[in-house]
Amino acid sequence: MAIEDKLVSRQEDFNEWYNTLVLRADLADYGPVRGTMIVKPYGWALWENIQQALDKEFKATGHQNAGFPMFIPQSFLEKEAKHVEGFAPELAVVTHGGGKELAEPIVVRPTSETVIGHAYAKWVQSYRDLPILINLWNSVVRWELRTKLFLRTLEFYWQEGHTAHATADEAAFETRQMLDIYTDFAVNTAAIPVIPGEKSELERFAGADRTFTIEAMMGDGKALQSGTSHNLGQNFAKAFDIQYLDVNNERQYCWTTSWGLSTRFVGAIIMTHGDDHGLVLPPRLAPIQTVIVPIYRKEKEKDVVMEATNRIKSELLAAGIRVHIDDRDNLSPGFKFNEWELKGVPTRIEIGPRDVAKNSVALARRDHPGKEGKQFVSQEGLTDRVVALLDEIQANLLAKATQFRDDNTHDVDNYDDFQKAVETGFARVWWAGDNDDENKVKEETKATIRCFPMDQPEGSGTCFYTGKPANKVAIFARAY
RNA sequence: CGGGGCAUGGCGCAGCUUGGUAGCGUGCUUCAAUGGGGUUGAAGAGGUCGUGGGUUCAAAUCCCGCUGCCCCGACCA
Repeated sequence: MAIEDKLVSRQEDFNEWYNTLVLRADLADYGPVRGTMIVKPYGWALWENIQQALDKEFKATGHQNAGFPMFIPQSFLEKEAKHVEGFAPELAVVTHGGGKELAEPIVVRPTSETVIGHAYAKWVQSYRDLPILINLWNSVVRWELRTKLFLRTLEFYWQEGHTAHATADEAAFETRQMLDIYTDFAVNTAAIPVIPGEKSELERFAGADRTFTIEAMMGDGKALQSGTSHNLGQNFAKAFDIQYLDVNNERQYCWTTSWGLSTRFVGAIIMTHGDDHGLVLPPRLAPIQTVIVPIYRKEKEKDVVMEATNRIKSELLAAGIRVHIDDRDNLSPGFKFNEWELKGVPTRIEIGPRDVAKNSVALARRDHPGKEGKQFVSQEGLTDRVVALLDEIQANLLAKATQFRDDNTHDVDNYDDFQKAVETGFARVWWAGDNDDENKVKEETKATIRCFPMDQPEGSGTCFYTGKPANKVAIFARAY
Protein backbone atom coordinates (compact mmCIF):
# COMPACT_ATOMS: atom_id res chain seq x y z
CA MET A 1 0.00 0.00 0.00
CA ALA A 2 1.22 3.45 -0.82
CA ILE A 3 2.60 5.81 1.81
CA GLU A 4 -0.12 8.38 1.12
CA ASP A 5 -2.69 5.80 2.18
CA LYS A 6 -1.33 5.70 5.71
CA LEU A 7 -3.28 7.30 8.52
CA VAL A 8 -2.69 10.89 9.40
CA SER A 9 -1.05 11.06 12.83
CA ARG A 10 -3.56 11.42 15.63
CA GLN A 11 -1.65 14.26 17.23
CA GLU A 12 -1.08 16.09 13.97
CA ASP A 13 -4.74 16.39 12.99
CA PHE A 14 -7.20 14.65 15.23
CA ASN A 15 -10.17 15.41 13.01
CA GLU A 16 -8.55 14.12 9.87
CA TRP A 17 -7.23 11.09 11.75
CA TYR A 18 -10.71 10.26 13.00
CA ASN A 19 -12.43 10.60 9.63
CA THR A 20 -9.96 8.53 7.67
CA LEU A 21 -9.81 5.94 10.42
CA VAL A 22 -13.56 5.36 10.37
CA LEU A 23 -13.48 4.90 6.60
CA ARG A 24 -10.31 2.81 6.45
CA ALA A 25 -11.23 0.53 9.33
CA ASP A 26 -14.40 -0.26 7.43
CA LEU A 27 -16.76 0.81 10.21
CA ALA A 28 -19.02 3.13 8.26
CA ASP A 29 -19.41 5.27 5.20
CA TYR A 30 -21.47 8.26 4.14
CA GLY A 31 -24.94 7.63 2.79
CA PRO A 32 -26.44 9.16 -0.36
CA VAL A 33 -28.18 11.95 1.57
CA ARG A 34 -25.83 14.51 3.11
CA GLY A 35 -25.13 13.68 6.72
CA THR A 36 -26.48 10.14 6.69
CA MET A 37 -24.35 7.17 7.57
CA ILE A 38 -24.08 3.60 6.35
CA VAL A 39 -22.88 1.44 9.22
CA LYS A 40 -20.91 -1.39 7.63
CA PRO A 41 -20.87 -4.94 9.05
CA TYR A 42 -17.73 -4.48 11.12
CA GLY A 43 -19.05 -1.27 12.67
CA TRP A 44 -22.42 -2.83 13.23
CA ALA A 45 -20.89 -5.84 14.97
CA LEU A 46 -19.28 -3.44 17.41
CA TRP A 47 -22.61 -1.70 17.95
CA GLU A 48 -24.27 -5.08 18.50
CA ASN A 49 -21.83 -5.88 21.27
CA ILE A 50 -22.64 -2.55 22.88
CA GLN A 51 -26.33 -3.35 22.51
CA GLN A 52 -25.96 -6.75 24.11
CA ALA A 53 -24.01 -5.45 27.07
CA LEU A 54 -26.58 -2.74 27.77
CA ASP A 55 -29.64 -4.83 27.02
CA LYS A 56 -28.55 -7.36 29.59
CA GLU A 57 -28.48 -4.63 32.25
CA PHE A 58 -31.82 -3.23 31.16
CA LYS A 59 -33.47 -6.63 31.46
CA ALA A 60 -31.80 -7.24 34.80
CA THR A 61 -33.43 -4.08 36.13
CA GLY A 62 -36.88 -5.04 34.96
CA HIS A 63 -37.13 -3.28 31.62
CA GLN A 64 -38.73 -4.69 28.50
CA ASN A 65 -38.11 -3.85 24.86
CA ALA A 66 -40.86 -2.61 22.56
CA GLY A 67 -41.32 -1.01 19.15
CA PHE A 68 -42.85 2.37 18.49
CA PRO A 69 -43.65 4.17 15.22
CA MET A 70 -41.10 6.42 13.55
CA PHE A 71 -43.89 8.72 12.32
CA ILE A 72 -45.33 11.16 14.83
CA PRO A 73 -48.08 13.74 14.23
CA GLN A 74 -46.54 17.17 14.29
CA SER A 75 -49.11 18.28 16.84
CA PHE A 76 -47.68 15.83 19.38
CA LEU A 77 -44.39 17.69 19.45
CA GLU A 78 -46.24 20.91 20.13
CA LYS A 79 -47.87 19.66 23.30
CA GLU A 80 -44.80 20.23 25.45
CA ALA A 81 -43.64 23.83 25.09
CA LYS A 82 -39.92 23.41 25.83
CA HIS A 83 -39.75 20.18 23.89
CA VAL A 84 -41.05 21.68 20.66
CA GLU A 85 -38.86 24.71 21.12
CA GLY A 86 -35.83 22.46 21.43
CA PHE A 87 -36.55 20.21 18.50
CA ALA A 88 -38.49 22.30 15.98
CA PRO A 89 -35.41 23.50 14.06
CA GLU A 90 -34.12 20.01 13.42
CA LEU A 91 -37.23 18.11 12.41
CA ALA A 92 -37.63 16.18 9.18
CA VAL A 93 -41.26 16.64 8.15
CA VAL A 94 -43.28 14.37 5.87
CA THR A 95 -45.89 16.31 3.92
CA HIS A 96 -46.96 13.75 1.35
CA GLY A 97 -48.10 10.15 1.59
CA GLY A 98 -49.65 7.84 -0.96
CA GLY A 99 -49.27 10.52 -3.59
CA LYS A 100 -51.42 13.01 -1.72
CA GLU A 101 -50.66 15.96 0.50
CA LEU A 102 -51.34 15.04 4.12
CA ALA A 103 -53.95 16.89 6.17
CA GLU A 104 -51.47 17.17 9.05
CA PRO A 105 -47.73 16.99 8.52
CA ILE A 106 -45.94 14.06 10.12
CA VAL A 107 -42.52 14.36 11.68
CA VAL A 108 -39.92 11.64 11.65
CA ARG A 109 -39.16 11.03 15.32
CA PRO A 110 -36.23 13.00 16.68
CA THR A 111 -36.89 11.11 19.96
CA SER A 112 -39.99 9.35 21.19
CA GLU A 113 -41.14 11.07 24.39
CA THR A 114 -44.28 12.40 22.70
CA VAL A 115 -45.51 9.22 21.08
CA ILE A 116 -44.66 7.37 24.27
CA GLY A 117 -46.67 9.92 26.23
CA HIS A 118 -49.62 9.35 23.93
CA ALA A 119 -49.47 5.59 24.52
CA TYR A 120 -48.79 5.70 28.25
CA ALA A 121 -51.80 8.00 28.76
CA LYS A 122 -53.96 5.14 27.50
CA TRP A 123 -52.08 2.38 29.25
CA VAL A 124 -52.10 3.91 32.69
CA GLN A 125 -55.34 3.92 34.65
CA SER A 126 -54.39 2.69 38.09
CA TYR A 127 -51.37 2.78 40.36
CA ARG A 128 -51.38 -0.96 39.73
CA ASP A 129 -50.32 -0.26 36.12
CA LEU A 130 -47.13 1.37 37.32
CA PRO A 131 -44.29 1.47 36.82
CA ILE A 132 -43.99 1.09 33.06
CA LEU A 133 -40.41 0.27 32.16
CA ILE A 134 -39.83 0.16 28.41
CA ASN A 135 -36.83 0.50 26.17
CA LEU A 136 -36.70 1.01 22.40
CA TRP A 137 -33.85 0.04 20.08
CA ASN A 138 -34.42 2.21 17.06
CA SER A 139 -33.11 5.06 14.97
CA VAL A 140 -34.09 8.70 15.11
CA VAL A 141 -33.65 11.64 12.76
CA ARG A 142 -32.41 15.12 13.58
CA TRP A 143 -31.64 17.51 10.75
CA GLU A 144 -28.27 18.65 12.01
CA LEU A 145 -26.48 21.42 10.16
CA ARG A 146 -23.05 19.86 10.50
CA THR A 147 -22.49 16.18 10.67
CA LYS A 148 -19.71 13.73 11.41
CA LEU A 149 -19.67 9.95 11.15
CA PHE A 150 -20.95 8.34 14.37
CA LEU A 151 -20.78 11.56 16.40
CA ARG A 152 -23.52 13.51 14.68
CA THR A 153 -25.41 12.13 11.72
CA LEU A 154 -28.87 12.97 10.40
CA GLU A 155 -30.11 9.55 11.36
CA PHE A 156 -28.57 7.69 14.24
CA TYR A 157 -29.15 4.40 15.99
CA TRP A 158 -29.64 4.30 19.71
CA GLN A 159 -31.68 2.96 22.53
CA GLU A 160 -34.17 5.19 24.30
CA GLY A 161 -35.72 4.09 27.57
CA HIS A 162 -39.04 5.53 28.70
CA THR A 163 -40.49 4.92 32.10
CA ALA A 164 -43.52 6.11 34.04
CA HIS A 165 -43.76 6.02 37.83
CA ALA A 166 -46.22 6.76 40.59
CA THR A 167 -43.92 8.96 42.64
CA ALA A 168 -41.20 11.53 42.18
CA ASP A 169 -38.87 9.41 44.28
CA GLU A 170 -39.26 6.41 42.02
CA ALA A 171 -38.56 8.53 38.93
CA ALA A 172 -35.51 10.01 40.60
CA PHE A 173 -34.30 6.54 41.51
CA GLU A 174 -34.79 5.32 37.93
CA THR A 175 -32.95 8.32 36.48
CA ARG A 176 -30.03 7.67 38.78
CA GLN A 177 -30.09 3.92 38.29
CA MET A 178 -29.77 4.26 34.51
CA LEU A 179 -26.98 6.81 34.87
CA ASP A 180 -25.16 4.26 37.01
CA ILE A 181 -25.70 1.53 34.42
CA TYR A 182 -24.23 3.75 31.70
CA THR A 183 -21.30 4.68 33.90
CA ASP A 184 -20.57 1.08 34.73
CA PHE A 185 -20.83 0.07 31.09
CA ALA A 186 -18.54 2.85 29.91
CA VAL A 187 -15.88 2.22 32.54
CA ASN A 188 -15.92 -1.54 32.86
CA THR A 189 -16.96 -2.70 29.42
CA ALA A 190 -15.72 0.05 27.10
CA ALA A 191 -12.74 1.08 29.26
CA ILE A 192 -13.77 4.73 28.96
CA PRO A 193 -13.38 6.62 32.26
CA VAL A 194 -16.47 8.83 32.14
CA ILE A 195 -17.55 11.46 34.62
CA PRO A 196 -21.18 11.08 35.64
CA GLY A 197 -22.86 14.31 36.53
CA GLU A 198 -25.76 16.67 36.07
CA LYS A 199 -26.24 19.09 33.18
CA SER A 200 -26.66 22.81 33.66
CA GLU A 201 -29.96 24.43 32.76
CA LEU A 202 -28.57 25.54 29.40
CA GLU A 203 -27.52 22.03 28.41
CA ARG A 204 -30.59 20.31 29.77
CA PHE A 205 -32.78 18.11 27.55
CA ALA A 206 -35.74 20.02 26.11
CA GLY A 207 -38.62 19.18 28.45
CA ALA A 208 -36.67 17.65 31.34
CA ASP A 209 -36.53 18.80 34.94
CA ARG A 210 -33.08 17.37 35.40
CA THR A 211 -30.62 15.88 32.90
CA PHE A 212 -27.74 13.63 33.87
CA THR A 213 -24.85 12.68 31.63
CA ILE A 214 -21.69 10.68 31.36
CA GLU A 215 -18.91 12.84 29.96
CA ALA A 216 -15.79 11.35 28.40
CA MET A 217 -12.53 12.98 27.35
CA MET A 218 -11.43 12.29 23.79
CA GLY A 219 -7.82 12.01 22.63
CA ASP A 220 -7.72 15.72 21.76
CA GLY A 221 -8.92 16.81 25.18
CA LYS A 222 -12.46 17.63 24.06
CA ALA A 223 -15.49 16.29 25.88
CA LEU A 224 -18.07 13.94 24.47
CA GLN A 225 -21.47 13.44 26.04
CA SER A 226 -21.73 9.68 25.79
CA GLY A 227 -25.04 8.87 27.38
CA THR A 228 -27.87 10.72 29.11
CA SER A 229 -30.58 10.07 31.66
CA HIS A 230 -33.43 12.55 32.11
CA ASN A 231 -35.85 13.07 34.93
CA LEU A 232 -38.83 14.49 33.07
CA GLY A 233 -40.79 15.26 36.21
CA GLN A 234 -44.47 15.64 35.39
CA ASN A 235 -43.89 17.74 32.27
CA PHE A 236 -44.81 15.07 29.74
CA ALA A 237 -47.40 13.51 32.03
CA LYS A 238 -49.22 16.83 32.11
CA ALA A 239 -48.77 17.49 28.39
CA PHE A 240 -50.11 14.06 27.46
CA ASP A 241 -52.41 13.52 30.39
CA ILE A 242 -50.76 10.44 31.85
CA GLN A 243 -52.80 10.04 35.03
CA TYR A 244 -53.65 7.23 37.43
CA LEU A 245 -55.91 6.65 40.41
CA ASP A 246 -53.94 6.13 43.58
CA VAL A 247 -54.88 3.96 46.57
CA ASN A 248 -57.08 6.80 47.87
CA ASN A 249 -59.00 6.95 44.58
CA GLU A 250 -57.44 10.31 43.74
CA ARG A 251 -56.20 11.23 40.26
CA GLN A 252 -52.45 11.76 40.09
CA TYR A 253 -50.04 12.67 37.31
CA CYS A 254 -47.23 10.21 36.63
CA TRP A 255 -43.56 10.99 36.92
CA THR A 256 -41.60 9.98 33.82
CA THR A 257 -38.00 9.48 32.78
CA SER A 258 -36.10 8.86 29.58
CA TRP A 259 -32.53 7.81 28.95
CA GLY A 260 -30.45 7.03 25.88
CA LEU A 261 -27.13 5.94 24.49
CA SER A 262 -26.36 6.04 20.77
CA THR A 263 -23.97 4.95 18.04
CA ARG A 264 -22.12 8.09 19.06
CA PHE A 265 -20.59 5.80 21.66
CA VAL A 266 -18.75 4.02 18.84
CA GLY A 267 -17.14 7.39 18.10
CA ALA A 268 -16.22 7.68 21.76
CA ILE A 269 -14.43 4.33 21.67
CA ILE A 270 -12.50 5.32 18.56
CA MET A 271 -11.45 8.73 19.89
CA THR A 272 -10.58 7.46 23.35
CA HIS A 273 -8.46 4.42 22.55
CA GLY A 274 -7.35 4.80 18.91
CA ASP A 275 -3.73 5.51 18.01
CA ASP A 276 -1.63 6.23 14.93
CA HIS A 277 -1.95 2.62 13.83
CA GLY A 278 -5.73 2.70 13.86
CA LEU A 279 -8.54 1.53 16.08
CA VAL A 280 -7.91 -0.02 19.46
CA LEU A 281 -11.01 -1.85 20.59
CA PRO A 282 -11.62 -2.84 24.19
CA PRO A 283 -11.57 -6.67 24.30
CA ARG A 284 -15.02 -6.91 25.86
CA LEU A 285 -16.59 -5.13 22.88
CA ALA A 286 -14.30 -6.13 20.01
CA PRO A 287 -16.17 -8.03 17.26
CA ILE A 288 -13.03 -10.10 16.82
CA GLN A 289 -10.98 -10.63 19.95
CA THR A 290 -8.27 -12.76 18.39
CA VAL A 291 -7.30 -12.98 14.75
CA ILE A 292 -5.14 -15.86 13.59
CA VAL A 293 -2.87 -15.22 10.63
CA PRO A 294 -1.52 -18.46 9.19
CA ILE A 295 1.74 -18.13 7.27
CA TYR A 296 2.91 -20.71 4.79
CA ARG A 297 5.07 -20.91 1.71
CA LYS A 298 4.17 -23.96 -0.29
CA GLU A 299 1.18 -26.16 -0.59
CA LYS A 300 3.09 -28.72 1.48
CA GLU A 301 3.38 -26.32 4.39
CA LYS A 302 -0.21 -25.21 4.10
CA ASP A 303 -1.62 -28.45 5.45
CA VAL A 304 0.41 -28.56 8.64
CA VAL A 305 -0.01 -24.85 9.31
CA MET A 306 -3.74 -24.96 8.75
CA GLU A 307 -4.07 -28.03 10.93
CA ALA A 308 -2.48 -26.18 13.84
CA THR A 309 -4.45 -23.02 13.03
CA ASN A 310 -7.77 -24.83 13.12
CA ARG A 311 -6.87 -26.66 16.29
CA ILE A 312 -5.96 -23.42 18.04
CA LYS A 313 -9.14 -21.80 16.79
CA SER A 314 -11.27 -24.60 18.24
CA GLU A 315 -9.60 -24.26 21.60
CA LEU A 316 -10.13 -20.50 21.66
CA LEU A 317 -13.74 -20.85 20.57
CA ALA A 318 -14.34 -23.35 23.35
CA ALA A 319 -13.09 -20.74 25.81
CA GLY A 320 -15.69 -18.30 24.47
CA ILE A 321 -13.25 -16.10 22.57
CA ARG A 322 -14.41 -14.47 19.33
CA VAL A 323 -11.85 -15.77 16.81
CA HIS A 324 -11.28 -15.13 13.14
CA ILE A 325 -8.87 -16.89 10.81
CA ASP A 326 -7.47 -14.66 8.06
CA ASP A 327 -6.79 -17.19 5.33
CA ARG A 328 -6.94 -14.79 2.40
CA ASP A 329 -4.36 -16.11 -0.03
CA ASN A 330 -3.74 -12.97 -2.04
CA LEU A 331 -2.29 -10.85 0.75
CA SER A 332 1.09 -10.95 2.45
CA PRO A 333 1.30 -11.53 6.19
CA GLY A 334 2.71 -8.08 6.75
CA PHE A 335 -0.27 -6.53 5.07
CA LYS A 336 -2.62 -8.51 7.25
CA PHE A 337 -0.82 -7.52 10.45
CA ASN A 338 -1.25 -3.88 9.58
CA GLU A 339 -4.83 -4.27 8.52
CA TRP A 340 -5.90 -6.01 11.73
CA GLU A 341 -4.11 -3.37 13.75
CA LEU A 342 -6.03 -0.78 11.78
CA LYS A 343 -9.21 -2.55 12.72
CA GLY A 344 -8.29 -2.65 16.37
CA VAL A 345 -8.35 -6.39 17.04
CA PRO A 346 -6.94 -6.76 20.58
CA THR A 347 -4.80 -9.86 20.09
CA ARG A 348 -3.26 -11.59 17.09
CA ILE A 349 -1.78 -15.03 16.71
CA GLU A 350 0.69 -15.69 13.91
CA ILE A 351 1.49 -19.25 13.07
CA GLY A 352 3.94 -20.45 10.42
CA PRO A 353 6.00 -23.55 9.61
CA ARG A 354 8.66 -22.64 12.15
CA ASP A 355 5.99 -22.46 14.84
CA VAL A 356 4.56 -25.79 13.84
CA ALA A 357 8.03 -27.31 14.22
CA LYS A 358 8.61 -25.66 17.60
CA ASN A 359 5.03 -26.00 18.87
CA SER A 360 4.91 -22.24 19.31
CA VAL A 361 3.06 -19.19 17.98
CA ALA A 362 3.70 -15.48 17.82
CA LEU A 363 1.27 -13.61 20.07
CA ALA A 364 0.78 -9.89 19.51
CA ARG A 365 -1.18 -7.37 21.55
CA ARG A 366 -2.84 -4.32 20.04
CA ASP A 367 -2.17 -1.98 22.93
CA HIS A 368 1.52 -2.35 22.09
CA PRO A 369 1.40 -2.00 18.31
CA GLY A 370 4.08 -3.05 15.85
CA LYS A 371 6.67 -5.71 16.52
CA GLU A 372 7.29 -4.57 20.10
CA GLY A 373 4.24 -6.23 21.58
CA LYS A 374 4.91 -9.54 19.89
CA GLN A 375 6.23 -12.53 21.74
CA PHE A 376 6.78 -16.13 20.78
CA VAL A 377 4.99 -18.47 23.13
CA SER A 378 4.29 -22.16 23.38
CA GLN A 379 1.07 -23.58 22.00
CA GLU A 380 0.69 -25.30 25.36
CA GLY A 381 -1.63 -23.24 27.52
CA LEU A 382 -2.14 -20.72 24.73
CA THR A 383 -5.86 -20.32 25.37
CA ASP A 384 -5.34 -19.45 29.02
CA ARG A 385 -2.65 -17.02 28.01
CA VAL A 386 -4.94 -15.30 25.50
CA VAL A 387 -7.76 -15.06 28.02
CA ALA A 388 -5.40 -13.47 30.52
CA LEU A 389 -3.97 -11.17 27.88
CA LEU A 390 -7.42 -9.94 26.87
CA ASP A 391 -8.13 -9.06 30.49
CA GLU A 392 -4.77 -7.36 30.77
CA ILE A 393 -5.42 -5.28 27.66
CA GLN A 394 -8.87 -4.33 28.91
CA ALA A 395 -7.39 -3.11 32.19
CA ASN A 396 -4.51 -1.38 30.45
CA LEU A 397 -6.82 0.58 28.14
CA LEU A 398 -8.82 1.85 31.09
CA ALA A 399 -5.67 2.74 33.00
CA LYS A 400 -4.20 4.60 30.04
CA ALA A 401 -7.40 6.51 29.32
CA THR A 402 -7.82 7.39 32.99
CA GLN A 403 -4.25 8.60 33.18
CA PHE A 404 -4.75 10.72 30.08
CA ARG A 405 -7.93 12.23 31.42
CA ASP A 406 -6.41 13.02 34.81
CA ASP A 407 -3.30 14.51 33.22
CA ASN A 408 -5.52 16.82 31.20
CA THR A 409 -7.92 17.80 33.95
CA HIS A 410 -6.97 20.83 35.98
CA ASP A 411 -8.38 22.35 39.12
CA VAL A 412 -8.21 26.08 38.46
CA ASP A 413 -9.32 29.09 40.45
CA ASN A 414 -8.69 31.99 38.05
CA TYR A 415 -9.67 32.86 34.52
CA ASP A 416 -6.16 32.76 33.02
CA ASP A 417 -5.59 29.23 34.19
CA PHE A 418 -9.08 28.33 33.12
CA GLN A 419 -8.43 29.44 29.55
CA LYS A 420 -5.25 27.40 29.44
CA ALA A 421 -6.95 24.36 30.92
CA VAL A 422 -9.77 24.20 28.38
CA GLU A 423 -7.28 24.50 25.51
CA THR A 424 -6.13 20.97 26.20
CA GLY A 425 -8.71 19.32 28.41
CA PHE A 426 -11.10 19.71 31.31
CA ALA A 427 -11.21 22.52 33.82
CA ARG A 428 -12.60 21.61 37.22
CA VAL A 429 -13.84 24.73 38.96
CA TRP A 430 -16.08 26.17 41.62
CA TRP A 431 -19.07 27.65 39.86
CA ALA A 432 -21.56 30.28 40.95
CA GLY A 433 -22.87 31.90 37.82
CA ASP A 434 -26.14 32.31 35.94
CA ASN A 435 -26.98 31.41 32.35
CA ASP A 436 -25.55 34.69 31.08
CA ASP A 437 -22.24 34.00 32.75
CA GLU A 438 -22.18 30.52 31.27
CA ASN A 439 -22.90 31.91 27.80
CA LYS A 440 -20.19 34.51 28.15
CA VAL A 441 -17.63 31.86 29.08
CA LYS A 442 -18.72 29.88 26.04
CA GLU A 443 -18.32 32.85 23.71
CA GLU A 444 -14.92 33.69 25.08
CA THR A 445 -13.43 30.22 25.34
CA LYS A 446 -15.78 27.81 23.48
CA ALA A 447 -15.93 25.84 26.73
CA THR A 448 -19.24 24.89 28.31
CA ILE A 449 -20.29 23.24 31.52
CA ARG A 450 -20.13 19.56 30.69
CA CYS A 451 -21.56 18.58 34.02
CA PHE A 452 -21.67 19.07 37.74
CA PRO A 453 -20.08 15.78 38.79
CA MET A 454 -22.08 13.49 41.04
CA ASP A 455 -18.93 13.16 43.06
CA GLN A 456 -18.84 16.64 44.66
CA PRO A 457 -16.07 17.63 47.07
CA GLU A 458 -16.76 18.71 50.60
CA GLY A 459 -16.94 22.37 51.44
CA SER A 460 -17.21 25.43 49.25
CA GLY A 461 -15.07 27.86 47.28
CA THR A 462 -15.02 30.95 45.12
CA CYS A 463 -16.27 30.99 41.53
CA PHE A 464 -13.36 31.52 39.15
CA TYR A 465 -15.49 33.69 36.87
CA THR A 466 -17.90 35.70 38.98
CA GLY A 467 -15.90 35.75 42.19
CA LYS A 468 -19.01 34.80 44.12
CA PRO A 469 -19.02 32.16 46.85
CA ALA A 470 -19.76 28.79 45.30
CA ASN A 471 -20.85 25.44 46.65
CA LYS A 472 -20.81 23.44 43.42
CA VAL A 473 -17.96 22.13 41.32
CA ALA A 474 -18.38 22.09 37.55
CA ILE A 475 -16.41 20.47 34.74
CA PHE A 476 -15.88 22.86 31.83
CA ALA A 477 -14.57 21.76 28.43
CA ARG A 478 -14.91 22.22 24.73
CA ALA A 479 -17.26 19.61 23.43
CA TYR A 480 -18.20 17.62 20.37
C1' C B 1 -27.64 31.39 6.31
C1' G B 2 -22.28 33.89 6.32
C1' G B 3 -16.83 32.84 4.90
C1' G B 4 -13.43 29.44 2.13
C1' G B 5 -12.56 25.17 -1.10
C1' C B 6 -13.69 21.07 -4.35
C1' A B 7 -16.33 18.24 -8.39
C1' U B 8 -11.90 13.92 -13.97
C1' G B 9 -12.24 5.12 -13.75
C1' G B 10 -13.93 2.09 -7.01
C1' C B 11 -10.58 5.51 -3.94
C1' G B 12 -6.76 9.55 -4.07
C1' C B 13 -5.10 12.99 -7.68
C1' A B 14 -2.58 15.50 -12.25
C1' G B 15 -4.08 17.82 -16.75
C1' C B 16 -7.12 23.70 -17.30
C1' U B 17 -2.96 29.34 -17.09
C1' U B 18 -1.64 28.96 -23.28
C1' G B 19 -8.47 24.64 -26.27
C1' G B 20 -6.16 19.68 -30.45
C1' U B 21 -6.21 11.24 -29.32
C1' A B 22 -8.18 10.77 -21.29
C1' G B 23 -3.29 10.51 -17.79
C1' C B 24 -0.80 8.91 -12.95
C1' G B 25 -0.88 6.30 -8.17
C1' U B 26 -3.65 2.81 -5.66
C1' G B 27 -7.45 -0.70 -5.92
C1' C B 28 -9.85 -4.64 -9.09
C1' U B 29 -9.36 -9.43 -12.59
C1' U B 30 -6.05 -13.48 -14.43
C1' C B 31 -1.33 -16.08 -14.35
C1' A B 32 3.39 -17.04 -12.15
C1' A B 33 6.68 -16.49 -8.31
C1' U B 34 6.72 -14.69 -3.18
C1' G B 35 4.94 -15.33 1.91
C1' G B 36 7.55 -14.22 9.93
C1' G B 37 5.63 -6.31 9.34
C1' G B 38 2.04 -2.58 4.11
C1' U B 39 5.70 -8.53 -1.75
C1' U B 40 7.31 -8.85 -7.20
C1' G B 41 6.62 -9.35 -12.44
C1' A B 42 3.51 -9.83 -16.70
C1' A B 43 -1.14 -9.35 -19.08
C1' G B 44 -6.09 -7.15 -18.69
C1' A B 45 -10.96 -4.72 -17.35
C1' G B 46 -12.68 0.01 -15.99
C1' G B 47 -14.02 7.19 -17.38
C1' U B 48 -21.09 10.60 -20.81
C1' C B 49 -14.26 14.77 -17.12
C1' G B 50 -21.12 16.88 -11.63
C1' U B 51 -25.08 19.26 -14.75
C1' G B 52 -27.52 22.74 -18.47
C1' G B 53 -26.36 26.23 -21.99
C1' G B 54 -22.81 29.41 -24.86
C1' U B 55 -18.13 30.53 -27.81
C1' U B 56 -15.21 27.56 -31.45
C1' C B 57 -13.53 23.67 -37.09
C1' A B 58 -12.56 21.54 -32.18
C1' A B 59 -14.00 22.24 -24.92
C1' A B 60 -11.97 18.33 -19.05
C1' U B 61 -9.62 23.13 -20.50
C1' C B 62 -12.62 29.57 -22.13
C1' C B 63 -17.67 32.18 -20.67
C1' C B 64 -22.67 32.11 -18.08
C1' G B 65 -26.32 29.47 -15.10
C1' C B 66 -27.59 25.37 -11.87
C1' U B 67 -26.66 21.29 -8.50
C1' G B 68 -23.96 18.48 -5.04
C1' C B 69 -20.16 17.72 -1.46
C1' C B 70 -16.14 19.12 2.10
C1' C B 71 -13.91 22.62 5.82
C1' C B 72 -14.76 27.04 9.37
C1' G B 73 -19.09 29.60 12.24
C1' A B 74 -24.40 29.53 14.17
C1' C B 75 -27.62 24.47 15.84
C1' C B 76 -26.86 19.77 18.28
C1' A B 77 -26.42 13.21 21.41
